Amino acid sequence: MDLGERKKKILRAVIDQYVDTAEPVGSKSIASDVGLSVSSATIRNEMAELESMGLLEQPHTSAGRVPTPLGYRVYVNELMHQHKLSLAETDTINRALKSRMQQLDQILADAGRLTSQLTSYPAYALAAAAAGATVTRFDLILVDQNTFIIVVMLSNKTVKNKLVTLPFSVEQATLVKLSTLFNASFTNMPEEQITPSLISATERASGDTTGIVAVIAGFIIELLSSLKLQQTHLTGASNLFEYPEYRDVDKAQRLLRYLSDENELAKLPAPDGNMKITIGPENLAQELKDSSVIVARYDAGDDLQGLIGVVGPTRMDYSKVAARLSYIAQGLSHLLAGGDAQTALLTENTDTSQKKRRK
Amino acid sequence: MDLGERKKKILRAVIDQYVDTAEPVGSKSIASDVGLSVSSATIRNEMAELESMGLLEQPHTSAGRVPTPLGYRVYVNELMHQHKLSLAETDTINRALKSRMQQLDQILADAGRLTSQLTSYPAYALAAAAAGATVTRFDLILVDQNTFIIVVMLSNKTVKNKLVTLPFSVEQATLVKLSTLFNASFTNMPEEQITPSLISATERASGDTTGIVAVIAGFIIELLSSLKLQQTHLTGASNLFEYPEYRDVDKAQRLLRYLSDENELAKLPAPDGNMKITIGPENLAQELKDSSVIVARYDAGDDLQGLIGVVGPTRMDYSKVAARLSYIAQGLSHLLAGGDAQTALLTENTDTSQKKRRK
DNA sequence: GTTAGCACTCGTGCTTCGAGAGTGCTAACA
DNA sequence: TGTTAGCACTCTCGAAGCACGAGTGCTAAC
Repeated sequence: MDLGERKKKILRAVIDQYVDTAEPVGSKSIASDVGLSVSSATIRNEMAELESMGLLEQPHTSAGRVPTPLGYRVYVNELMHQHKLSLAETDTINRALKSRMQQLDQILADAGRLTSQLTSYPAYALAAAAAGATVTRFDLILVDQNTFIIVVMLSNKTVKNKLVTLPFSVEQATLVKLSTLFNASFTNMPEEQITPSLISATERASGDTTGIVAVIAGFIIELLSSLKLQQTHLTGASNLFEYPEYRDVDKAQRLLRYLSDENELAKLPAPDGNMKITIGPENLAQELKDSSVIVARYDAGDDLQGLIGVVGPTRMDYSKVAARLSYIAQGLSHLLAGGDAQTALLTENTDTSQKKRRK
Repeated sequence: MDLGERKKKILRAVIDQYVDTAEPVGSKSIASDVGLSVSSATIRNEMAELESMGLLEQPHTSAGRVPTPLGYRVYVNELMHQHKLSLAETDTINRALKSRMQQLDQILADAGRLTSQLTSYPAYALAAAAAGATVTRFDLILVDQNTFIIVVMLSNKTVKNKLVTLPFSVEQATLVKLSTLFNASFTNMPEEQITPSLISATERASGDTTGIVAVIAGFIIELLSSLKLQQTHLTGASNLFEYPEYRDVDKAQRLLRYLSDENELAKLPAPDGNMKITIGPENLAQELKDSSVIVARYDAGDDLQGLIGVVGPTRMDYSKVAARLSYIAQGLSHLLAGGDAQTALLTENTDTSQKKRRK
């Protein structure tokens, strides 16, 4: 988009102000903005041109101008200042991320909550395992006469377990035998290769008639298939109502309902690189046609890949949200890679050169 | 509350109709209701009395009547028909509950979703461990030179694990020694007795200078304290907007925000028996003063106790919601006790005598 | 104790109207 | 040629006024 310097300034001013106030912005208030020492009439002329270029529009003949999706797009691609996170902000994020490093789903929920708090938009977090996790190791622990624990280590370095109670008693020796057998036949084996025939072969090899082998194999299958399932978390949905564009209950409800659907969330646009901004009608889903989505990718270790995103009105503070989201995503990646969030992030942050920005 | 038979009929009719339409109900429409062959004027007189008793009220001088919270209370306590679940309904519930029996939090989320779907109100599910869980058994599994798995079994029969990678190598023999030591000193020990001095005593006893003992002990402490944390799930929040009483965005937002706060959810009224209905102003929280909460208890095994609840306007179909909630809670209890949801529930259901109810 | 009739009240939806904000256009100016 | 001041015009928004209808309370008759 080839814009004169003044047009750029005006477009930016319009968007900045509109993001702030949600009111159409008139030529006068732009004219009084420092940095532009021309009269409102001049601004009007420029704005009329910006409108004919499709970057601004008027809600009605005698109102101020409002950015179009295309206007936002130009802003995001060319005009957006790098928003600089304050020390207080990075501090909050670091502390929140550091405070607990627990189960993946817990981390996800926390990250979502954090993002939502920091952006005041609803946030979603999503983790999906790349298919193809396998069992790498296998142990059976005898607890008492008829109880034992299955402990399974997976190729993505997570460990899962299950407590099994049998209606009959087992011997330590049986378990040792079985665990050797399973380590031999079931490790490094993708789910689709664990067939009924493999299971019955194992049953024969072990001489098992009690069904233990089937129980254990069932657990493994369930485990591997549940890993393919993605987990999603939506937080801060009620933030939506902060924004006048969702004061219309029906609209808000439609969007909320859409966002509550895990399957839909999973279909939201994913970034090719680290971050993707999808503005209004660029969204495929009808429910999002006048909302924007900003989503960042984080790396959750070997076979896991995650997205963390924010949904809001097209009138969104793209620069601020993008900055925070990217910072959080980086933090998550480091955290899940087993690093220390705080130090990792502080380093990341300080060596990223960023321009100072007002407000 | 001592009401004449006709007053009861009228109160019930008013509530039933108001629940249906959300419009103040006038004497005329009650009069045309079958079962009462009196004129609207008579109904008016009765309604005036019900109003002076505090069971009904008029939004304004010349509108129909609306039940007061006290009116609902009388209805719930004395007048409510037992709602009979249709076979289709029990079937849906059974299938949904049966379909997957996974992790507790997964079950919770599913149960919440199911409840919300079946009642069309937002639902929450909550599980809290009674304090005082202890470790009952302890194992260490060597994976490779500097990696091992901690497997811990708890007094509530759940098993937890953690993969530990060390910056140095360990011997199988060391692990065996450590696990004996931990089994001796840390089992059956409530969290508050696991003191730094116990840990350092164990460190001395094992001759450990590497810090492994501290790592393991840290895991145990984290585990026990995380168990005390309750888990909550809120689902179907967007259902709220189905109801005209939440068309006011501010009101809806306040309530949604309140419900999204896990800490607040945990503070919601819990039943003494199996179910509790809290109507409008009976709620302590300001945000719930004009909403009602129906909550049922389910039993999640040894040390675990759960609640599943529904939040909606005071104009709520108490009888229907109560019936479904109670059925789901029973199903959950059976499921978590390891039973088969379907058979258990079908039995439960058929031997509960219930009156048939219209609509 | 019940019913019919009637005057009365009050919320709802509609229309009207004026204020205010912001524009486009024209004409003057540098 | 670009900028500015001025002005008529347009459109939204909120307030005020009004008619309608639903539902009541009361009274008098049954």
